[in-house]
Amino acid sequence: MASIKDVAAEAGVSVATVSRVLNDHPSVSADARTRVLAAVETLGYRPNAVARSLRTDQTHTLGLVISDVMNPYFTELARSVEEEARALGYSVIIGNADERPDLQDHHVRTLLDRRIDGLLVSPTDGGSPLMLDAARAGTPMVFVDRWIPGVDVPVVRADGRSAVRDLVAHLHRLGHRRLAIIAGPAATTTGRERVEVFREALGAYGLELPDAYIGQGDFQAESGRLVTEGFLDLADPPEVVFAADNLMALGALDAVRARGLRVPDDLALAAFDDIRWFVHTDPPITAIAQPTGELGRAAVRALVDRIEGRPGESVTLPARLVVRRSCGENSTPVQRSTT
Amino acid sequence: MASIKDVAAEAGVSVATVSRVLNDHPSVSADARTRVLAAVETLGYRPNAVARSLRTDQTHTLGLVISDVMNPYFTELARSVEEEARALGYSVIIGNADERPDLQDHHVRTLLDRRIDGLLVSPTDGGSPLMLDAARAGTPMVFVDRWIPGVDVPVVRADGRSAVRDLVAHLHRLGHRRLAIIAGPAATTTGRERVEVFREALGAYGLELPDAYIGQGDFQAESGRLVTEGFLDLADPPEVVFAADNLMALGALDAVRARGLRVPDDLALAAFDDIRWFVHTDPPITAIAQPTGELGRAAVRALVDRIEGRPGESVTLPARLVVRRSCGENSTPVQRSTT
DNA sequence: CCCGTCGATGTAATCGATTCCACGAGCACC
DNA sequence: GGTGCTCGTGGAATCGATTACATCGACGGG
Repeated sequence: MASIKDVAAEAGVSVATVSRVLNDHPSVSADARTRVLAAVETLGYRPNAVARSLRTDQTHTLGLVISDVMNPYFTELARSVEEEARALGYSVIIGNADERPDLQDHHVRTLLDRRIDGLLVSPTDGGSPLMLDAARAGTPMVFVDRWIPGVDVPVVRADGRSAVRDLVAHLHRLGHRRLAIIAGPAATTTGRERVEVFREALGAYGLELPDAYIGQGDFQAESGRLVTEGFLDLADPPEVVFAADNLMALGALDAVRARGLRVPDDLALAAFDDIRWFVHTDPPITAIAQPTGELGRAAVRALVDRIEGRPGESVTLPARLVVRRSCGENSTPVQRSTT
Repeated sequence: MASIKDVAAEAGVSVATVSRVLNDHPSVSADARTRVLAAVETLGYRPNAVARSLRTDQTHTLGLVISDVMNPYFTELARSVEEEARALGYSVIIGNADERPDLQDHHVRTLLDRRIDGLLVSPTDGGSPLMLDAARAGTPMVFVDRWIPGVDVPVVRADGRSAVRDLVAHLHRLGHRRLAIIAGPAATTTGRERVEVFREALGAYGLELPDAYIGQGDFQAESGRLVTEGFLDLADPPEVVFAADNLMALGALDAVRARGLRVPDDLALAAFDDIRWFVHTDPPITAIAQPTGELGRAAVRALVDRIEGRPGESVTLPARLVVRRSCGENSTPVQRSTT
């Protein structure tokens, strides 16, 4: 592979001049410039990004450590992150933590070793020393979707409070009174928060959220299945299950189906995170939709702001309720899905 | 960020010795080794992968250029690729081409600029000069899922021939005679091949595949919807639509639903690529399942073989039919889904 | 006792870029 | 005509690692 030296030789100039042409520095003669460009062309030269990064201490690369790529919500997030980053001249390296703190750490470490310019994280846990140290040491960093309290890092996320209130109103209107939730891991903000918001919304209708109706999931489908099995085995099973993410809703669907029961007649179902497939499941699933693409883009903008020395602020965007048929038929739709 | 020099100073040795300890070279005294390791610990030193790559001309990184991350099939592929690569000591940088040749080229270019050790590609088109040149120049490369004919690069893919035969047998047994296909782009091997295989299988039952029953899609949901609309508008519409990938099947579902029709009564549906959601759609969708995880792993192994100087061979694995209810009820299942 | 070998270590070149500094030519101004 | 600028250019240092080569001391064999 041709190097800058080869180009310099071919063009009959020094490497300094070649570098100037490539970085369009003003003081290069028109003659030298054309000769260099010709040499670049004939040699098929492309600058070595590794060498450049070593010298400039910039990689123009962002790291994205995501909880679970197989979760469509995060897939979409990753996609929007890459798009916005590309528009701003950055590449993205994605690390999939698979909801495992050790894998998360592995990815943070290799990304840091590669000297990425900034890190976008959706933390799987409360934060390893590695990550906290990196944040403290000033590595540009932004949390997206989930965050770690007490760490001075901008957070870009959706606020589901009002959408969950709308959901509970919807469920109450349909006559449901025994409402259960499949929660995410307590180590994550979204795992805890969604339970609290749900409990609060229930309170507004004079309803309780008993411990038996709080199932502990891990944001993966299998846990949703198990928790739902547990709910169905209760002496007094819930009428509705609210899954704190889309995969656990899928697991809940599996559990209901395995028993030969029907949604919503035997058990109503709602989920946090809206995804395309929810329109086509049997029945279509009522969900709380996050502005996923907007979150990804805002997170990248905040991170790049930090990297380039600007403030870089937290952003919170509202989620909204999308009513479908999984909680009962006779609803007055709060809002129709347009997808 | 501490460099190897700082460690050397802290430990009271030369940088050479530090480097030897880090790469566990045999001739280092036990004393020096412990002093260096202590220094590494106190400084929190991590070697700079950029500098190391420049010197060794290896990045221990693979590039994966994929047609569309939002397609669950490719998401799963990406995931298995990353897993296997990690097990072999490599990182993966994913580039999402979104079925756009220009984006594909963009990613190939930046990956090459970063001097990745090898490239895994699922080409969106017949191959740009850039990619062909890279292959010819000896960049370790492997095609996965799709490939470019006439290029000397190993191919890792699934063979759907026998599964498609099983599918057609299944459809024929259910009494369907007018079978249509939503094809992928002719610029891709899978786009062309699936049509041919389907036509061949129909031939075995004395059935034809008229041009009117070949819809041109682009592997994205929207095209599946449009093509299906077209089919439904025909004077003599097909009884079955076979979508060449899962997203176009989703689009077909949209089209059927928009007209208030039912699957399979008004139109039967089958798809290439099996995904989790197909179990829960209304109705569950009959599909041809690829051994996706195995493909990803095999592709990585072939690529790493090439990188490390071993042969690196093509692999073809069989796909299999998974019968569900989207083509009709009274089937004798060829194979049950276990998902 | 001397020489060859081996083990531990340091010095310095190297990878491919960027960039500071010096230098010479050309030009304008006084 | 000399002085001082600007402009274009090249030499060389630099980024942080790896590694060939040189060096030096200890040790064993003849």
